[in-house]
Amino acid sequence: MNIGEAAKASGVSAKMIRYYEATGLIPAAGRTGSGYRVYSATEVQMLRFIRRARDLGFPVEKIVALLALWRDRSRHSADVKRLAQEQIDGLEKKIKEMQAMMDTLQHLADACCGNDRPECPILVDLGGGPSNRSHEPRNAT
Amino acid sequence: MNIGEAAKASGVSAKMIRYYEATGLIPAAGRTGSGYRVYSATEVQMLRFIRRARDLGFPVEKIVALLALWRDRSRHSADVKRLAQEQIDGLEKKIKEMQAMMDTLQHLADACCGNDRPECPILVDLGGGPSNRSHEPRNAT
DNA sequence: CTTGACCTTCCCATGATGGGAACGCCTATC
DNA sequence: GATAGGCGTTCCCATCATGGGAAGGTCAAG
Repeated sequence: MNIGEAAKASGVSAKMIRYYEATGLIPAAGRTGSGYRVYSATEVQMLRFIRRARDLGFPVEKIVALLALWRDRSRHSADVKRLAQEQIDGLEKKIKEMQAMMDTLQHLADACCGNDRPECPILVDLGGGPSNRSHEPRNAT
Repeated sequence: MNIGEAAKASGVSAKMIRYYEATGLIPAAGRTGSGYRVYSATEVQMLRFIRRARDLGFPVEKIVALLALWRDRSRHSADVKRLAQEQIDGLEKKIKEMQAMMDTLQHLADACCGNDRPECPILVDLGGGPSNRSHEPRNAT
């Protein structure tokens, strides 16, 4: 199977397959006499594994560990679960950060008339005072 | 004011201040005879504006527009609000994506014993079939 | 044999940020 | 005035995963 076919079959672009090989995430594929990479069903399955893990937000670095566990028949599922939990925790943290941004922005946008007048609480906040963003009570000086 | 002082006063690192200047986000700062950049309170305020906008997740590209509106006394607040709303929408989209990832992962992690046995539904899912991830009902074959 | 689709490698760009090297400047202390 | 160390300057490199594109080789169908 050529790299293009492997790409279609796995959902990983040919470009990325080469990249994964170059960075050592996957072993170097076999080659035909003329230098074309050749892929077996096993390798396509590995690529699909990677694809799915990426879709769940795992960074490539973590996928190294996941692949190792995948191949290890004497793995402990606890190790897999731990990796998953770390990923969950990371996602949760980022979600919370973005949610906080969104809440602040929504708050500001709600206060903005959004008409043809220049007054705008959004800009006032951005350009404004020390750091008294949003709703937090600040100690009077 | 030196770049270091401006950095402290604005919350933007000296490195980033130079970067913003190089990319044209901010105008080139004045220089002393010996080549040191010099910053006024106005410029520090602009840096703080940028800092805050970044904290709300605005990409630098959007901040260009925000700064332009900030400076434009005949702006329409509707334009500002629109930018904010776009940012809100973008954040919401990313949050939803990450939430979906997290839900899937949580679902899988919940199904994983997390002990010293190798069986692991997380790995089964990643390595598994066509694409029957998560809870969706799939048509029996 | 030609053509077009595919493969190869290599370089560049993204976006925002940090690290570090090599070198110049400024100020306080002796 | 000399010196130290704390700043400043520029330039290059790295991140992280991905895509774009160029230049050139290969393969299969007509």
